[in-house]
Amino acid sequence: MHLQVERQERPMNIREVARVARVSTATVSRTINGSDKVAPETAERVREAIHKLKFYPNNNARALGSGRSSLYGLIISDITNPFFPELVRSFEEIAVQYGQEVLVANTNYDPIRMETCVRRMLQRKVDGVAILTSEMEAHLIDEFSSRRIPMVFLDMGVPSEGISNIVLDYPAGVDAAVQHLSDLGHVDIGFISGPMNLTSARIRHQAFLASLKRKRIRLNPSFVEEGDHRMGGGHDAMARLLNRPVRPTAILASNDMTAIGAMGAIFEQGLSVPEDISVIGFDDIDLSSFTQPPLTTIRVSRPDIARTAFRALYSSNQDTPPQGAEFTIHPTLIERKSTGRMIPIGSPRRQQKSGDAGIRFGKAQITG
Amino acid sequence: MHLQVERQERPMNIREVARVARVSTATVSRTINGSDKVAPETAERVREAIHKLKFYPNNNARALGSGRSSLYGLIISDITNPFFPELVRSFEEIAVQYGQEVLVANTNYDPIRMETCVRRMLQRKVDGVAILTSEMEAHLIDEFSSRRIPMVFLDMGVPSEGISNIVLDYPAGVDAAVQHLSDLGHVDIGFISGPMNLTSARIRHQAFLASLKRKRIRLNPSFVEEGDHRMGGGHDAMARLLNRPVRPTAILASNDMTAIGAMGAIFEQGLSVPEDISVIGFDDIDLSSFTQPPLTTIRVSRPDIARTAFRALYSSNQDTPPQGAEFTIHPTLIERKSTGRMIPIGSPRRQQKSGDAGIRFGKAQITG
DNA sequence: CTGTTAGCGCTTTCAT
DNA sequence: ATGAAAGCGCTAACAG
Repeated sequence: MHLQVERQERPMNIREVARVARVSTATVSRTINGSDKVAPETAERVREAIHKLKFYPNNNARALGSGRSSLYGLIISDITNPFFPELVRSFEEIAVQYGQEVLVANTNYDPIRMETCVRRMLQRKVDGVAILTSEMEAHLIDEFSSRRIPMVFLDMGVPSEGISNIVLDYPAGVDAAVQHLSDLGHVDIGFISGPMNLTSARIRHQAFLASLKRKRIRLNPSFVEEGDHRMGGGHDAMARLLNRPVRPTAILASNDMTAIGAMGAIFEQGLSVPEDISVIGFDDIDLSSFTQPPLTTIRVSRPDIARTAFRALYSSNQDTPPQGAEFTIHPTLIERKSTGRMIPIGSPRRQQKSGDAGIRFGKAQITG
Repeated sequence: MHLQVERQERPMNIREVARVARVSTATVSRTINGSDKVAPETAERVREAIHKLKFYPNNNARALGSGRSSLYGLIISDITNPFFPELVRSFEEIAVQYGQEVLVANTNYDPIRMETCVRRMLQRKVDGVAILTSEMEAHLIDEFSSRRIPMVFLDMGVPSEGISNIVLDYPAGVDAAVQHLSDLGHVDIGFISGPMNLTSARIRHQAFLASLKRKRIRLNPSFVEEGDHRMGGGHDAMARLLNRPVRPTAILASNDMTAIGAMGAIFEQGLSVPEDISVIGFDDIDLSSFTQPPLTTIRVSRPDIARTAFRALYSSNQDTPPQGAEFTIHPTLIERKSTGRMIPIGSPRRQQKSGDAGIRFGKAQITG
């Protein structure tokens, strides 16, 4: 029974294509892989057969047979932070250009999940992995290096064989921001860090301290608070800062999400940005140009990072031997509307363009 | 030379594990797959060997041998729209719980890229695919159905064998929003749609029109503008609306990004939300509770969608035969601060909690 | 409960 | 330029 169905069930594979094109499977394989050792005429016949049969090569078999998976891993820590989707998109775009694929994994800042992610990468036999999480236990790194899988990190460790590193020039970026604030007359500059257990957060924090020192601006330690690189953390950290008897007149945040959360807290207290407090973010996510006011921030180009990361991995696989290298990305200050001239307390607070700060938001009915 | 290195180069595979554990490869395989037909003692020996050798099964070989890839595809249209990352995360979370993996593909609203994505899915032999893009050409659907790959769509087409559909109960969601505005006294209600070439956008638009009709609220056609489901589009659409001689007093947007963009445009004109115009979004992305003012919106639960989608696919693979089904997700109105009582033109505009609308933002120095 | 073995679909020598 | 055939690492009958 079901004779016809059984006929259709004929397995669709390279052999079937070979049969239809009346060549061997080797020739089909060569054609698919664009080998130049196939007669144009033959190749054409093969392509026709492929098209006619709607044949797609089985990537699993391909990977198994060749040892190369054409898959590149991308490990990120929080897909919910807009910084990363923009990065993922760029990475994917460039990978596709090179005929490679991307396996994205999200650790959610969780070391356990990180292990799972690494295993996934290993099991799928990725040809390289971009680890953009800034946190990774050494033994996991070994899993890759012992298998000769190229890696690229963001601001982590030293390049070595098969390990590349992308470093962000924080000093330059932060200096520009601090200089900008300084030019506007600010001296009471605060900082909302990321979670201090993250290396990346610590690096940004250090860069801030170093910059103040370079500019000879005194740091009031009580102007530094810890956030979590999310809006909630920025909000709460700012709220704590605002509860202090002495407040900073300008705030640099460890990333834009933090800055946006901080602005929310400022508004809730009936204060306004930048009239009462100037705010600078870090990253320049798409969103930042749409906040109210648009956020002044230090742009870190995701396309640049993605491109650099992918190329580092891809070229590691072409080169012999796989050389690790170090690449530098230069952040740039994007001036928008969340920073303004420092206005001494007691002076008439309203600038020409400023609103009636203090009564705009419901929670705190503080007026001037 | 390098004799020791060469020794390490011994291929790492199931056979090696078998050798170390002194069993057959079949037993190793059974142990890995948790078959109950292995003596506990033997299994233990195998596990030890696996651990000692740091062995990870090759997923490509696994997929090839078994015919199941344990991979589920997730096709989305814009990873840059916060709605999707939150969805991706939920989908991934539940997939991991079931021991399955996720292959994410981003079409960027581009039909060409959609083809690429489909091919990737096919080539990787996904066990099922969730298509959450609301646009898909029939012939691409065929590619999956002809291969008996279960699909699940969001608001698209009819369920049939192997095809499930998740429908959002728009009428209920939109009705709640319109009722809310109506209760606040609004009758001049506008709408900013998504790109009208997208089915999902059209559905939302239709739901809006239908809801007004049900509530017997007259629609002013000039109160409807088209956006692009991104902030930029929402901003521009709102700007156009504001240029009209007669303006709506409340706006419903096709998604939150649009609503946020729209609020930006409102602020730029020196107007304020909700005092001058009330705004309601759609989706309830994380961001929406942090905007200024926090956005009233119609929540569409991403975890619900993700869970439903994954289960539909997964069960399709367990069940015999693969049944398609229809699932309904109920949106709910989340009231925040971007909606307020309608205030007739000419009446004193300031509510107790309202700020001095009109001078807060620089571009337009309009004062009351 | 365990081992043997024949594939899965493709790549890649090695011949021709 | 093309074909034959030996794997790649694993699974899944089938035997025992």
